[in-house]
Amino acid sequence: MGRRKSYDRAVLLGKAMEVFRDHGFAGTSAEMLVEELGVNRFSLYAEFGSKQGLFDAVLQRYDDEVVERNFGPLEEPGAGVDEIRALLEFFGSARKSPAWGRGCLLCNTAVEFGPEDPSGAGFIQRYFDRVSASFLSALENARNRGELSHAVNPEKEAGFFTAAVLGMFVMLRAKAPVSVIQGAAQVAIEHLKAIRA
Amino acid sequence: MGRRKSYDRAVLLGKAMEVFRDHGFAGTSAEMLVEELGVNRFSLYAEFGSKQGLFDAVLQRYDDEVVERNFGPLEEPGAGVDEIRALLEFFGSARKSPAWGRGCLLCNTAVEFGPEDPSGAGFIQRYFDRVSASFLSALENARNRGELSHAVNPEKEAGFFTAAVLGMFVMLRAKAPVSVIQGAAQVAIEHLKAIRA
DNA sequence: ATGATATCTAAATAATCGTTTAGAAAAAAG
DNA sequence: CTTTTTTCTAAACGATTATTTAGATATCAT
Repeated sequence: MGRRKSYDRAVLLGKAMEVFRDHGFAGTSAEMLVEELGVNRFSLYAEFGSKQGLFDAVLQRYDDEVVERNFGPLEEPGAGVDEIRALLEFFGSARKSPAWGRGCLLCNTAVEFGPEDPSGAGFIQRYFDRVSASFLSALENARNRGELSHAVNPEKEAGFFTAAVLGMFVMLRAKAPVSVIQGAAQVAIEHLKAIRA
Repeated sequence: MGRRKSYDRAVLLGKAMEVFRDHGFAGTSAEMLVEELGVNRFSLYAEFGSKQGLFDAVLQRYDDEVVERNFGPLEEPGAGVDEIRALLEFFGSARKSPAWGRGCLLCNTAVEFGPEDPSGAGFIQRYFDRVSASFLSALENARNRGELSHAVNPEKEAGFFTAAVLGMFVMLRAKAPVSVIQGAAQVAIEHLKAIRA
């Protein structure tokens, strides 16, 4: 069987997630990864193939873990207005949010690479699709339960909440004034009340 | 007096603005700048001192030119709801927007560097301040003219529109589905109608 | 035309980039 | 224990990074 690994893949991915989230893909060097993950270069490349390979694995894990935790509740069959409000309150907590100074890894990556998709895995497109679809799902549930005004268009509202959350990610990332972030969240929640039946 | 410069500083800044906007600071190399600006390394460093110096000059120009063009109208004494709607419609045009595939340089930079301010010039903080303040100015004008419902809080609304616009910048940058971008803009405009007196 | 001054070209700088290689160390299988 | 397999350490790889230097070239003032 040979020598045992002195590292745990899952632990490595977790640490790499933090580093990439803080410094971006281009801003993270192999040197930094070796330092922060506490693993040798050889093992890093044996395990993930390349910096890009590690990054792809990190994006996948971020989607499975963080995006799932944040937007998964909206995708539940029973989700509705309450779940959307909880999400907005969560990110609206500004300094108390885990995204304070970090933002969202997938949002950051979308901005860093723009229209180019370096990995070809389509993480970014799926990210926008998932976020807007999760809002749409919760809104359509609410509408079917008669909780939403007939005048509202769920598709457009989903796009709207997607933009609101992405904008909050940007402000959280750069530590914009807390009052601005909180104002954004509060008005978005008020809008949520305003479209009720 | 010596030999004349074969380049125009303003032209160089304009081209550098495009390159940095497309590829970010870390993603732009001196090689790319020499290539795209059509100027030699020596002159580039003689004129701007360093890559960071050029970037700072570019950010300043972007603020003076692009941010001024987009948000300047909101800062006018006569500005109000109409100017906000025009701005939202402009960025909501998605594929037809000049930000399609590019986003906003200052928004991109805010995400790339996060809470760190490499230049120390505070461009990012001033950016958030200016954008939210421009919305606030237009909203307060409208309120003073009695165009806004008494229930609305201009400060919070300003934070909200700031987030909405930043979110649209992110989606424009990464070429998110057009329907999502347009939905965001349309609902934001509907919200604008909803808070009228 | 001459001398001074400034910008040009083009090569080279040291440092860092992502990645690989050679050999030592460790642990399983026989 | 010996062999085999795997990971480890540590050095090195070529390429690219941002920046600088030396010398040729051009334009001014005289």
